[in-house]
Amino acid sequence: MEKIIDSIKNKLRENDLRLTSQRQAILQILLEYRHAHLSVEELYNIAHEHYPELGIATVYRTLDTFVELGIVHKMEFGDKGARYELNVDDGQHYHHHLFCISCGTIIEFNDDLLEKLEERIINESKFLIKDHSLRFYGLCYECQQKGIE
Amino acid sequence: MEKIIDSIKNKLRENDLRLTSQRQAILQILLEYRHAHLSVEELYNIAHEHYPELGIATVYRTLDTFVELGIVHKMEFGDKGARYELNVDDGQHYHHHLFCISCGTIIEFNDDLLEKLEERIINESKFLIKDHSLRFYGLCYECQQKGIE
DNA sequence: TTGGGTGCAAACGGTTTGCAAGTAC
DNA sequence: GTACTTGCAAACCGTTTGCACCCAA
Repeated sequence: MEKIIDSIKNKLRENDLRLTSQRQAILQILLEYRHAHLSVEELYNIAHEHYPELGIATVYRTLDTFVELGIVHKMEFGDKGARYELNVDDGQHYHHHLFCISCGTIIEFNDDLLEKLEERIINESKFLIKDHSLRFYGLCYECQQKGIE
Repeated sequence: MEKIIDSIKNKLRENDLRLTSQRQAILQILLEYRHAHLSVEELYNIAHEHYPELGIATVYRTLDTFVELGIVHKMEFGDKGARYELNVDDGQHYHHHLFCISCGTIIEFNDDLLEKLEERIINESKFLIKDHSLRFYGLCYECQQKGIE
């Protein structure tokens, strides 16, 4: 745990960025809600309880900074707000997501299958892959039980 | 070709929707630019040349309607506008996309690998999959040649 | 001390909506 | 004629930005 915070402090220092109380607070929340895939507004509301002066612009700017540093992963949604999560495992074997279209639950799952596919793409299209995103949309078990279709 | 238009007319009729000149014009453009992955604004600008009175709200509403009918596929982007394309093959073997992060080119590729993965997800998580989205982000061959990293 | 960081409020840009007028059926 | 559609402009909402003040190093 302490390792994560230290490594982040180092990354900030290396980039001439300052460890402000706002950045610490946001980091704290990202650690605490590690599997919650927080939206900006959710994070802002949580932070607000202990840090009422914090502005939402700062949340946006801080998250952008963290994404740039590779500390945080941003998940884009169509027009609805983006969601963020800590980038725990150094970019290796990044997990993917199942999005429940009824209740909004996000379930994580791991997969190695994509590597074969990446090789094929590189060979067939000469496309240089830097990142990928795989999502499945559907209904989580709970919503199915409720009879939602 | 005519088949597509007829099947769409039928779908409209079945749903008590009217075949207005605006819907026809938009359909025409979607057919003509079938592999262009048009944004709303691009489509609106093209339509405007021959149909200056057309409002952008109508473009949005028409595309929504077409998506609902399964005629059109919507690709969401983070905050940047969505893109649309005709849903030619009846939902079978839908192709995926390579997004060039430098020039914005979108390259299509087909894949069947995902079916195995879907099976695994259904077994392991009881999640009912309705749709999926697989994207690779990187550099197309032309941008690599320009020395962009 | 000083340049990066913050809070505020206004601006932005894609998308949606209310409403009166238009038109396919 | 009736209900679905449309055009317009205003509203929306997540996000960004300009600017004066603040504070970490």
